[in-house]
Amino acid sequence: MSSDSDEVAQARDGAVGRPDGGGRGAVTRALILETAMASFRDRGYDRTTMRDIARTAGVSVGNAYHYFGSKEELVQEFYAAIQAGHRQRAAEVLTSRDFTDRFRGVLHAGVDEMAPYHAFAGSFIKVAILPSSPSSPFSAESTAARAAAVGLFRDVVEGSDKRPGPLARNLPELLWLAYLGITLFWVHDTSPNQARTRRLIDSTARLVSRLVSLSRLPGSRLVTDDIGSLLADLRLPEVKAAGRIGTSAR
Amino acid sequence: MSSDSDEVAQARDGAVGRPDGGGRGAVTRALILETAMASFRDRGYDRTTMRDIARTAGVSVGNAYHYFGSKEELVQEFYAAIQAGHRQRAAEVLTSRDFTDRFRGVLHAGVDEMAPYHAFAGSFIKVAILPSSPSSPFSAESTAARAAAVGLFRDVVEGSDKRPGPLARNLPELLWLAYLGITLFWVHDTSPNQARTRRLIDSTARLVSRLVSLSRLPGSRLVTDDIGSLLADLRLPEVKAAGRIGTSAR
DNA sequence: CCGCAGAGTTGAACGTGTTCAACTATAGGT
DNA sequence: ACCTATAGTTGAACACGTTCAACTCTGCGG
Repeated sequence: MSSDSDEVAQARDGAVGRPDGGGRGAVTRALILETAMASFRDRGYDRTTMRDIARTAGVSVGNAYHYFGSKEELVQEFYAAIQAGHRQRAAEVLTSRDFTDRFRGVLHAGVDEMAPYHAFAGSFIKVAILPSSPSSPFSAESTAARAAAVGLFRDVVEGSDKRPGPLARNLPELLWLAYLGITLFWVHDTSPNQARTRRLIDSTARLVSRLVSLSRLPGSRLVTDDIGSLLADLRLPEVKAAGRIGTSAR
Repeated sequence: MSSDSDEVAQARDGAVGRPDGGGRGAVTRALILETAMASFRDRGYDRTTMRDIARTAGVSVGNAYHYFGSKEELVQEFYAAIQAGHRQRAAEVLTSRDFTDRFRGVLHAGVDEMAPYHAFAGSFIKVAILPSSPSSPFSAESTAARAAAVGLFRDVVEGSDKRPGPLARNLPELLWLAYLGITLFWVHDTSPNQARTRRLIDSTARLVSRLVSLSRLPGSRLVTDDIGSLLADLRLPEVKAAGRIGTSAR
């Protein structure tokens, strides 16, 4: 219950240079987006064609491309909507002060939010996993969205009664990584109602809680230090000044 | 240095029902495959079109589709080749008996094997991440390949001098999961020569080694039990008899 | 030598995501 | 009222992955 809300504002508007206009264009844009969302929801990603969207929305294909650079860009709006929904649900669920409950609750809230789209998650995720895609959780474009997500887990930690000890600085990021892993599992989970993901969430929350407690014991110094440097490696390099060296590529 | 080699044999031949023939067809198939591999390597996935492959190989497009059901199927062969290469490199590297060295070595060997294709890994991975894809590490079709990969890490554990304690049963699978994570990171790693992935590997090996040692301490019982049940949730459900209940879906 | 079954092979055709030069509508200045 | 710059819009056209009915080739029994 703190920290963010401007991070979120920045998280919108990932696609630069594309028109949105305040006038007539905005309504067309919204119309196309809603049509696409609806079609994604009840026909799936692959079976929704750009021509379908355009025809249903009563515009031309070219017009859709005027507002959205690609079909994938339509999916990105989807992600943004889901993340916003997750934040909202999480806020409703973060009542207890027990760490396990809080973490568990936020994880379940995320899965709850995504549930309606599980059948098509498989098509969506390939958009998110592509390093070149702006909606990749690791891309530079989604820095703001990532910060918002990590902030969500910072709330989990800070609002709890658990003393995170030496992990304090890194814990929110670790929890976020766990959430990503669970999401990945959820996508592949074909069990009825994704029941296995629910079980996995419970196991994960229990385990993580215990590990955090253990990490405060004196013997854990070396391990927590290792985790710190591992996360340092993992963390996206802050955008340095200029002058990169090496073959770097692309 | 044990365990497998028949698992591997089964790992081939993922696509069922497709011709391979012993005679004329086999050479055409090989020709198409080699052409595709070469083109993937030096033009990338997206910029390699099926028409290109066919023209360069001197066959028709339809013919290529006679041997490979899709462009993605061509990529799957790629994965198989890389995994085989990984196993070979790993065998050369598994000389020490020190656990950290062994684990570290196998991880580096994997990245070494993939290195030439890093520029196009981004295009490839979307094929692997798709749950519907047979080359997904979690798919039923790749059970054999998965078993072989986990077997590789079983060799890491069993050939080492580390006593894995209560984690023994689960450790190989955990190491494999770590390897998957590192691969995912590698795909997104834009640092020169993927240096950051190399650092991450070293950090990971050190941390995992320490955690395994810690897990043998008496106070870790609860944690290792949790890990066991978490992995039980994680593990793909063995194909049960019949009669599934529920809305199941797809 | 013929016939023929099956493997091997062809290329036109389909539906897709995407592009773009051209068109129309709108608003603000004169 | 006219002009004009800009926003909004169009649909034909392109390159791609994929399909398929039709074709050719090969080996073999009669």
